[in-house]
Parts: sequence; C-alpha cells; structure tokens
Amino acid sequence: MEYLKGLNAPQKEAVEHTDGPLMIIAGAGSGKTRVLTYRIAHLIYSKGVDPFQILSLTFTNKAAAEMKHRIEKLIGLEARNTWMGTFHSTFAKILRVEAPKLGYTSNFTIYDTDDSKSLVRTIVKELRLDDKVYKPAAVLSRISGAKNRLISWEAYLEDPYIKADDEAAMKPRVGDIYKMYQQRLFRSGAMDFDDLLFNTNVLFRDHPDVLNKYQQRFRYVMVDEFQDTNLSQYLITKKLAAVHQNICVVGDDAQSIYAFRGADIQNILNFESDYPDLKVVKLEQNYRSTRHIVEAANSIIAKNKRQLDKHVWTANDKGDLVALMKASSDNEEGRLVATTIFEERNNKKLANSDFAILYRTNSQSRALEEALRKMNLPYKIVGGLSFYQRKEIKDLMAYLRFTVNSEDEEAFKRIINFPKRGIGDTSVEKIMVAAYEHDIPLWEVLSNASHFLSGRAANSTSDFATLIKSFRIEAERKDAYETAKKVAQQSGLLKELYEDKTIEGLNRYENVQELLNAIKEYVDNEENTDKSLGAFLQEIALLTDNDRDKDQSDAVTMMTIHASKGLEFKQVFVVGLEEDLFPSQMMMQSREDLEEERRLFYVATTRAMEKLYLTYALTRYRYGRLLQCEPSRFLDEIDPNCLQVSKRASTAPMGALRGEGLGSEGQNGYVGIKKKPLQRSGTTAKIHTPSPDFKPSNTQNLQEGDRVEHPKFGFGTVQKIEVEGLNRKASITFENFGEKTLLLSFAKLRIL
DNA sequence: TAATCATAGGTTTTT
DNA sequence: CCTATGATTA
Repeated sequence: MEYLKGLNAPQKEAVEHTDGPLMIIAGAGSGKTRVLTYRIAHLIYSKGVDPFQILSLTFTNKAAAEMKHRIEKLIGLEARNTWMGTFHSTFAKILRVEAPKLGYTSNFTIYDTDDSKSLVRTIVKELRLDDKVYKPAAVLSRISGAKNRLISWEAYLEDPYIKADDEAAMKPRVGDIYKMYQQRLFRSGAMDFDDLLFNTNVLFRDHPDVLNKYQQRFRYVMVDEFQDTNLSQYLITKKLAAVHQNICVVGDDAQSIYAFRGADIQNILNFESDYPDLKVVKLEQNYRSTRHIVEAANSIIAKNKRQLDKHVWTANDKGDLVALMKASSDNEEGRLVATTIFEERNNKKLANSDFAILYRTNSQSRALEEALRKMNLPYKIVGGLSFYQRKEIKDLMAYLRFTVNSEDEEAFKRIINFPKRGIGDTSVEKIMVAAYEHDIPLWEVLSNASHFLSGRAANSTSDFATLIKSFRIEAERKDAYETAKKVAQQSGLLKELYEDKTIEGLNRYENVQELLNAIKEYVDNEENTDKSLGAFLQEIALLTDNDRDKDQSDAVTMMTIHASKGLEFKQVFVVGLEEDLFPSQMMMQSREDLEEERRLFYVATTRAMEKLYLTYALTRYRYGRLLQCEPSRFLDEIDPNCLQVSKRASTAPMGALRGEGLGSEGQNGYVGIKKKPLQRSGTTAKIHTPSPDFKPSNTQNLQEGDRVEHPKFGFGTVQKIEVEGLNRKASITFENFGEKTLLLSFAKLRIL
C-alpha cells in the first residue's frame, strides 16, 4: 500500500472507506482527483474488486478522460475496465442498448440545443403563438427545468403551482408546447440532453429487470462534482446504488455554479438525511494556492448562508497580495493584462501556459484577444463558439444523422434543400403536413414523393430519397468513416465548399475535412468496438469543443469561469469585475441568486496557485455602444487585508471607487446606473412573504402530517403523499390558500 | 424558388 | 456589433 503514504489523514480515510455510503466534501485544491483515483486503485488492489464493477460519473468528458489517464498511470491497463464517463454519455450508451424497451430504436438521434430551439420555434409557430412572448430559449429552459425534476408533460399540465407560475409569467401555453415538443421528439426518434436522463429514470422505473442488471453490474458507484447534480441525475445514482449502498459522492458546495441548468445544491446539503449511516469526510487543506489567495477566496463566500460548515486552509506561504487593477476601458483592461503577463513571464521565466484569463461571459474575450495579439502573446480560447456549431459541420452532421435516422425532422429540414435542389419552403411544408395528416413516417412521404408533390419538386424529392437510400446502404456495409466520406462527396457538400474560394470558404472546407479526420480517428481507435455511423453519432453528440482541443502549444489560456472549473494556473486574471457584468445582471434579475455568483467568483479565484489579479474597467463596449461601468460589489466584499491596489490602478480606498468616473461620458442615456433587481409581481391578492431564513428542504423526506412553508402559498399541513409515475405528489392544506396538490420534485417547500 | 436588401432584436454560464 | 428573419424582386 505504498501509494497511501503521500496522503494526509482525511484523504487516507476517504480512500480506505470503501463500503457503504460516503460523502467527501472536497475544498478547492484539496487533492480531490487524487483521492478519487487512489480510491479506485485501492478498491481494485486491496479489496480485490473487479474493475468492471466500478462506475465513475463526471460532468465533463475532460474530467473523465483526466481521471482515466491518472488511473492508468497508477495501476496500468487494467484501468480500462472501469467505467468512467459523463452522466450523459454513460446513460446514452445504456439507452442505446435498451432503447427498444422505451419504444425508440437504437439509432435514436440526440438533439443538441440548436435542434431543440428550432423545434420549439416551429411548434410555437404552429400553435399560432407570439414568438416574442414564447421565446424558444425561455420556453426550453422551462421545459428543461421540468424534465430535470422528472416532471412529465402530463404532470406539468396538471400541476396547479406550475400553472400559476406560467400564468403569472403570461405564458400559460408552455405546458402545451412541452407536450407537443415531446411528441415531436418521439416521432423524430430523437432525445434531447435532458431526455437521456429522464428516460433512464423511466427505464429503471418500468423495467426492474434492467435496473437489477445494472445494479449488479455496478457494485461501486462514484459521483464527481456532486454539487452539480440535478434531481434526475441524483435519482439515477441513488437507484443504481440502492442494493449495495456503495455510493461515494465527491463535491464542494462552495463550487456549485450550475443551478441554471438544474443543479440542485440541496442534493449535497441534504445528502446526509438520505443515508443515515453516511460517512462524511472533509478535505480542508488546500495544496494549490498561497495563503493570501486562499484567504481572499474564503472571504468571498463567507457571506453566503446556504453552505456546509467547513474551513479551507493552507500551509503554503503567504505569497503576494491579490492585485486589484483598474482600467479606463475594456481595451485598456486588455492592454493592462497583456503587458502584465508579458512582464511577469519574462521576469519570472514563466511559460505562457502558466497564465489564464477568466471572464464571466464569452463576449468579453474580444478585447482581450486583440491586446494579446498586439503583444505577440500566443493564446488559446477554450469553449466559445463550438466547432460543432459551425454551419458546415452541422450540415454534414445533418446528412449523417438523416442517413441513420430518416425520421429526424431537424436534420431533414437542414438538408432537404441544401445544396440547392429546387425544393422550397412550400414543398417542405407540404411534405411535413403530408406526414402529419396521414400519420405516416417522413420517409414514406419522401419515397413516394409523386403522391404528395407535383412537377419539379416531386422529381427533386425522389432524387433526394434515392440519394439518402444509397447512403443508408453504404452505412450498413461500411464503417462510419467510409460512409461519411461518401456522404460528404455525393451530397454535393464538399463540392459546394470547394467552389467557394474566399478565405472563409477555405476555412469551412478545412473544417469539414477536420470532421472527417475526427471520424477516422474514432474508427481507428481500438477502444471503440462499434464502428458504425450510428455509434459515432451518439458519441459525438455529447462532445463539446473543450474535449476536442489537444493543442499542446504553449499559450495563455482564455475561458469563461464555468469552463475553468477543475483547472489550475500559476497566475490567474479575473477580468470584468463590474456591477451587472459580474455579478451578472441577468442572473440577479431572473434568479435573484447572488450566492451563486459569489460561488462563481470563488471558483475563479481558487484557480490561482501563485498570483491572482482582479481587474475592472470604467467603460465597456456592448452591442457597439459605450457603457459606463461601476466596480463590482465583490470588490467591497473581499477581505481588504489580502488586497493590493496595483500601482497602475487608482490608489483610492475601496469605498471611494464606487461611482468614480460616472456621469461624465454617458451618451444616449446608456449610463450604467445600478439597477435594483426587478420585483416580480405576484399572481393573486394574497402574497406570502417567506421567512427571512427560507431554505427549501429536500422534499424526498417529506411525510404526511408535516408542517411546511411554501414561498407563495405560505404555511400548511401535508395531508397525503402519493406516487404517480415518476412523480411524488403531496396534498397540502394551506392556511390562506386551501388545499393544493403539488409535485414534490418541483415545489419549493420548507419542512418546519 | 432564389437572391438581395432592410430592419429588428439580442448576448450567462453548458451536458 | 452580429445574426436571423422578413419583404421585395427577378
């Protein structure tokens, strides 16, 4: 047990506690990944567990790959047999096997966000609703929120609380859209990201034999970044671990930054009540950062109320103070960052890759890029506009998708008239309507085009069908690469791009080649046993840009704070610390959650090992207009003892910074005046004001007879709890509102 | 049906 | 600023 020697006491404890539920609260930089990998090694070596029986779930492919890599280094090739992957990819694979049980085929398509949005848009149009009221993104986030809480469209339409909410938002038809959305997805043989998890829950609920199979298969389940799980994910892991109870979750409530996509911090805060004999281990020693950085970070989240009790500390040196830098504009900010990197790199003999620039929104990267280019500093941007979102890539992907699944409506709409083949909007409309009215598959209509269309359109459509058919035959016989190559050529896509001799055109051509290369790589990779086009498509649907980039060149890294989680750099710049930008105005208005913004800031600062810089600008361009900005409130909240106002910045005390420079240059009324968060108007006359310390509890533990508080309906008593499908419902008599039936996964209740 | 032009409207974070 | 949609004309 040589490898246990380098661990501190709690780390060792976590590694050695192999059986029974375990929760590891891992502070930033506390060696979490190390503990996880050692724990797996320990399971295999000391406990003789078959690697095949260990399942590790992460949130990003990058994290999964990193862990796999480190385990392989630790214990060798045997590590290949442990299952490591993201929630989405893991359960997509399982669903691919079990899809027929849910009425899907194994070749189901995975819709990305763009496909989903487009589908919502068409449904809104079909229902003759105003797309300014029912904005696809907003509707989708509502639907997504429901799915993450396992609320089916049937349950959604029934729930009075949801109904009241939608009506208050002046969007009473969201439920109807949800219903049609799901029906269309099913018709198209498609699932969106949330469905992968939702349907896994359905699968496990309706097919106990299947559940049992995977329960036996995965005797040890580990969840990384547990604070980011949503209810749907949580219930899957809970079910998987229900028999053996060997569930180990690792997380840090202080780094929960994904509430916007359904992550529920309550999962970690209340985990203990779900597992009474839970063992909790806290990793509180930070090995990554200097003491000044650790203390500054601690002071940032000190104000948060909803958090677990822990104290992150470090034995490292104090190091430099955190540098605060003020710039007059966003361009000036870029210059300041670039020159500082340049000087530091030369003075301290650092590599470019020792530096990272973190920002709140992707759009902030422009000014910074320009400044770095001027200083000749190489940089790379992580994330941002994804490779897979480019038009030419989506076009080829759509052809491939349609080849595999000819019911995929979104793919169909993309390629039916691209390259141009004389099938205009009206013809496309006719085809879709025909499929609908006769209730026949899309493919039926296409292959009998002459029944539904006339003249030129009919001929072109028949030709299109023949073309796709030939692709399909190819796909059945050959691997993904051979097929894709043929599709790219014969669809005319490559020709179209090749003829475009502009620089962008050239780029697009190269991008398509790169996609083909990626497919070849996939086919050549020994680990991929299924080399069919269908298998490749399901894999690639869950890839993001971050996973693709294996660029090893020495460059400054630029990315959003969200993308930076789990990484570390010697020197880190957190830029754009301005009110309304960070904390984000959107977040503050729509979710009124300042705490999550604080945690985001915490994540950003704890990426730094040796030196941390915070910068802000007094003016900034947005939509081509100059805005006035104010320093972020976070700069007031941070412990001033850790701060040093840089020589370049103002030497005025923090309080005086606020408001400085305001009012002089404002034009057209676009002055960044601090806005109070919008007060959301209530629905009815009686509005309950929640108690000041209102914290929703984990309603999984709710029992009949409990007294509860609800943010809208006030106090009440639970009458009855019943299970219906995936949902648990509670009938509650509220003092001021009478009896309501609420979906427990959705209702924000506090158990008194 | 395709191509061109005008204008309106939107930007948080991601599997 | 950029894109995405809509109207107009060939």
